[in-house]
Amino acid sequence: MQLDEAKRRFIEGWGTLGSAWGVSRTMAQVHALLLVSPGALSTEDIMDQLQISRGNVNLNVRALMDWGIVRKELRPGERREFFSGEKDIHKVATLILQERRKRELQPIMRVLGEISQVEPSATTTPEEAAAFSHMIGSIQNFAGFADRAASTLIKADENWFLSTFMKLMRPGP
Amino acid sequence: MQLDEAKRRFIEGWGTLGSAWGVSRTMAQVHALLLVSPGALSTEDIMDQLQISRGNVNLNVRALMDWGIVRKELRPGERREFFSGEKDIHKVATLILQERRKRELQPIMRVLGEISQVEPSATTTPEEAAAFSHMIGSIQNFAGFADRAASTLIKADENWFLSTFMKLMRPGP
DNA sequence: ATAAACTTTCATTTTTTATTGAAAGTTTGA
DNA sequence: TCAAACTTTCAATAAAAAATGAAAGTTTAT
Repeated sequence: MQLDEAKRRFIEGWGTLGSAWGVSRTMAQVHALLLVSPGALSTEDIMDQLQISRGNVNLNVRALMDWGIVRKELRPGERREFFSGEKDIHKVATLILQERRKRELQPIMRVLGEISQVEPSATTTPEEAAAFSHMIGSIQNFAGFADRAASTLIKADENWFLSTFMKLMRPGP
Repeated sequence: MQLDEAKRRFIEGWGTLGSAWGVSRTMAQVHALLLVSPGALSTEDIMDQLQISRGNVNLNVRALMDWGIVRKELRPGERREFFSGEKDIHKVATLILQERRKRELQPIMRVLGEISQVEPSATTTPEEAAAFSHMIGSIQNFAGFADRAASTLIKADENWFLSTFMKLMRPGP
């Protein structure tokens, strides 16, 4: 397969994966394009390559910068801005994990905390209330586990991540 | 807070979380409703409680059964079907992990495998090809790690999961 | 201060995804 | 076999999300 064809397929596949994870297809495609482009790209480069409008590029590039996985690059003597993707996949994964933890795990944990204390009432048997509290409690436990796991991964450096963790994970003899 | 209000808030929160993870809001809400309902519910029960149509309930309940986190229950002497949610959160997490691994991780790994061999060509420098291959290779490594981690979690029993893994994950002194 | 070269915003349009509801299909009991 | 009681399907509709593009806003060089 030729390089251009391979890049095209990667961008398409990454876009599809993104939609399954609650990221817009275009945002994932812009990210993929920046991942496989050795240098930084201008807004126009991205418009041309993905065939999307200027506003759309601007929106998605800024979202990617919010996530911390794309950086703005300024070149001396050039007025326009260039964008480059973080190429270290471990960093990319870490930054995405961090962002999702903040945006999704924390809000649901807040809700769980708020609803975990149910008052007795005339229309509710103690058994119903207990079953509910038990369910919420086990979701909180699980979410707490996921949160600790995520924090640890975020803090872990790459060597620990690759050596210790992968050995642990590989099914033993 | 009273039980009904707490359930309502849980269903709403779970629905919001679902949309961030590529699951439709309604599917997540049906799941949440079944999680916090002690007994099994009929199609009509779900229609009433979530104010959605019969076809919509049918569609989402069948999707949840595909994921393995909702079961059909038949009662002797009753013609209609009842549905109940898997209450063990560890099992729910495991089943979801398994399903997403199958639906999302495996397709992208297939694409990565297909594009990892780029041919030399007139319009491509060896450096460009090498940079691309390196990027794809590190994504493959990472995806392989994620896949092994997911398989291990899926196979692990709850005790291992809770004791060994949580100890490992808790930030040490 | 001005104009050129860009970036950003946002009301509108397009596309995609989810929902409805009525009709068709299925199962069960008499 | 019929009809009642359900479930499933699917074409039409509605709702939500994403994309456009033109106008407004910035920055920089002269």
